[in-house]
Amino acid sequence: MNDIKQLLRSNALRPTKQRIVIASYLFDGNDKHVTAESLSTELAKRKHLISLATIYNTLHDFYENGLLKKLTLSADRVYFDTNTDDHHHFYSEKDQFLIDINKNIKVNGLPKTPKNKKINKIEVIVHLDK
Amino acid sequence: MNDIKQLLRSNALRPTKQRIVIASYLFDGNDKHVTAESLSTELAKRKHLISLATIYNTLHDFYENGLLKKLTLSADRVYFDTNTDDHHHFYSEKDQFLIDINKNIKVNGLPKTPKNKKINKIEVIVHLDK
DNA sequence: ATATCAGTTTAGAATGATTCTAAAGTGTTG
DNA sequence: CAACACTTTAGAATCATTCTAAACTGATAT
Repeated sequence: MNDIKQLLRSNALRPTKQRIVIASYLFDGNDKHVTAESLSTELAKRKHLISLATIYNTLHDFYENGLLKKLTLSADRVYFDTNTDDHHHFYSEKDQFLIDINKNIKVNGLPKTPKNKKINKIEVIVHLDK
Repeated sequence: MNDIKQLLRSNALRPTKQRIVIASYLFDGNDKHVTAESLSTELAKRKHLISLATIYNTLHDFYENGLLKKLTLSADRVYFDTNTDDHHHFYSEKDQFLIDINKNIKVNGLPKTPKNKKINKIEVIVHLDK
C-alpha cells in the first residue's frame, strides 16, 4: 500500500484513491494482461466502481511512465501488460489470450535501420490458430 | 486486365467493376501498404469513386483469400499489405509508415507452443522512434 | 489545520474507424 | 434473356476510445 503510493509518487502521479486501487490490482506481483474493459470488470467484481474514463486515463498514465507495456494486437481492443521486461507473446485471437514469452528470443538477420531512424523496440508476436 | 479478372475468378470473386479497379491498383506489381481510407483517397484521385463500404468489403474479401496480409499496428487503422510473402516490418507510428523487411529474419529461442495450439504466423515488428 | 490551486475524476457527449442493413444493381448460368 | 445469387451502396449503427467542462481532492503554503 505504501509501496504503491511510493510507486505513484516516484512517477509524479498523485496517489489518488482510484490510482491506488488500480495500481494495487495491476502490480500485485502476478503479471497480467488487461484491456480497459477487462480491468473495469475485474475491479467492479471487487466493488471498486471507477469510471471508464479514469481507467483509460490511468492505463495511459502508467503506460507513459513505463509501468505498463502496450500491445495493439487486434484493432478493437488494446492490451496492457504489467510485465515491462523485454519479452514477446503468443497470441490467440480466437480465444483472446496472450501468453508471455520470457525466454531469450533472438531475432537474426535484420537489415539496417532506415536512415535517421532509431529502433525503439522489436516486437515478436506468435499468432496461434486461424 | 484479363489477368486481374482471372485472379478474381480463381478466388471465387466475381470480377465486378469495383473489384477490378481495386485489384488493378493494388496488384500493379509494386508492393503497397494501404488502409481503407488511404485506398479510397488514392482511387478518388484517379476518378474512381467507390463507396467506403465496398472498399472495406473488398479488402476483406482479398484478405480472406490470401491476396493481402493484414497488419494491426495501431488501434485506429488497419493496414493491408500487398506483399503476401513471409516477411516482416519496420514501423514508424510517428510518421505512419511501414517498410517491408524481406530479408530472411530468423527467430531463435521460441519456447514450445501452448498445448493444443498451432502457430499460424510469426510477426516481427521493428518499431522506430518514440 | 485550512485555504488555495493544480492535478484528477467523471458523466455524458463526441469521435472515428469499421460494420451492418436492406434496397437497388449486376455478373453468371441455363 | 430470364432468374437469381452475389455485390454495391448510402446511411444508420456500433463500439472502443477520447474529449469536455464541471465537480472533486491531494499537496503546499500560510
